[in-house]
Amino acid sequence: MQASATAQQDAPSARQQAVLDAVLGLMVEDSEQLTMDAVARRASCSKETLYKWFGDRDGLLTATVRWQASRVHAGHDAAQVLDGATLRERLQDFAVTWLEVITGPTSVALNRIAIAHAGSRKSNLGGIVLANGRFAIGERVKPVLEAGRAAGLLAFADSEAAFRTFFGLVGRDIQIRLLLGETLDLDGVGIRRDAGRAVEQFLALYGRAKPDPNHQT
Amino acid sequence: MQASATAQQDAPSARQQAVLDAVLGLMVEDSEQLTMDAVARRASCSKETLYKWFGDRDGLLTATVRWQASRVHAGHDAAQVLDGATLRERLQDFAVTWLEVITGPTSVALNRIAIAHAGSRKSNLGGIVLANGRFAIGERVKPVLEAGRAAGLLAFADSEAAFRTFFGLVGRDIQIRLLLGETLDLDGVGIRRDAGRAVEQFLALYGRAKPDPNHQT
DNA sequence: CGCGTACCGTACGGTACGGTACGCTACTTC
DNA sequence: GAAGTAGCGTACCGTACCGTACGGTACGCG
Repeated sequence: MQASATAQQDAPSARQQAVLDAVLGLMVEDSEQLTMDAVARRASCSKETLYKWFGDRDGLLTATVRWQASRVHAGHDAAQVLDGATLRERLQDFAVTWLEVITGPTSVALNRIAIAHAGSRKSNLGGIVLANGRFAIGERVKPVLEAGRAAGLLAFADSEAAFRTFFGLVGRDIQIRLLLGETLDLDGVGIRRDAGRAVEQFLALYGRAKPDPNHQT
Repeated sequence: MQASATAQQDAPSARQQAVLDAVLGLMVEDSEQLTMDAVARRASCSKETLYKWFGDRDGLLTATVRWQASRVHAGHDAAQVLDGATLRERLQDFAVTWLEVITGPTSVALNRIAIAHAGSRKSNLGGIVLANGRFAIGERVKPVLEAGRAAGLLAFADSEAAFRTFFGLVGRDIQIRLLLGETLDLDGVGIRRDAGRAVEQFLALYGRAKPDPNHQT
């Protein structure tokens, strides 16, 4: 038996992706009835195929988390030259993207599953979500911060600490409230407003020069 | 049948509190095996008693969350007169307390349970945790902020928005990382340092007068 | 002493779900 | 067209766990 592509790191086939999308759909609709039978029914495949492809239930969940993570990475290419307006714009982009991700129903459902499984030792779903969420965006934001520092626009000693402050200013209590079941309705306008406020606050804390005096709070 | 005190709002008896503490212990140790049998064994009581007292499994979990919540409220009395040093100290106290709570293993375990159940309609564990965590501390911090504004020390339009910024500066990514299974070791020193940094950043954003120029970052 | 009450320990029923086995169909390959 | 294979649908097994029932014990009370 050539134990199934997706159990390892390989990319899932189109059919397998359809199965994983079915899992995501069930997660969002009602994570309670996320059973192997339900997945097989939703994906119109047999349970035997599920087990052949993904090993066991944890393998299926892990593959689903990886699959969703692989779709989030819409990469921005770093601009080398960085003036104040560009820096603000880049930070705003990151903040908007991050808020859109964490407020999305898929992210909420996925984080709930990962958190629920984080108590047990096996099946490191929490680690995968962290690596592809919090840490992935950190690794993308920190170079921007450091470029801002190199351009004399920002002042900080530890880029990790600076990013964590940015993270807190952007997310605040939103994610925990959503995870605990509150239904915040944040539309695109609200997200952009929140992101803008966070960026202004971050620049107020870490900004060195005032690159663009005509900004709105 | 006089359906059991704890199913309603009444305070649990001493014996019932022991049962709820057993539940908390099991949650912290291994939330996977949080079964009615395990609770009965741990608490040295019969399952029949559990069902008589708490109705069903959700009732037991709800009573446990309420029980834990009832222990967190160590009330600070508000000081009426507020100078800069006192304001900073009060905020520091809140930040330290909050960080101690969310980094504690009981809080992590409880939040995991509540988040896992937040997907389903019945048994509003998430709402209870939110009400006694995030919103309870908000209701205690906002009067302090408003007193600070009344004393001319702070400037903000919306105390809720100001508190949410404070919340974000204090918590940053700590709670989500803990919930997702990362083991951050924050001792008392680290917590106080984090809290101090958050307070200074908050005052830098919202402070009006500079009450004490000799502070360390 | 007899009775009711409260509770412990344990055994049992029902069920849901993870995982496996098997029959069948359709498609590829020689 | 025969053989092999991938995969669907379904039936099945074992087990874990929720919820209940039952026997046994201690204690208060008339």
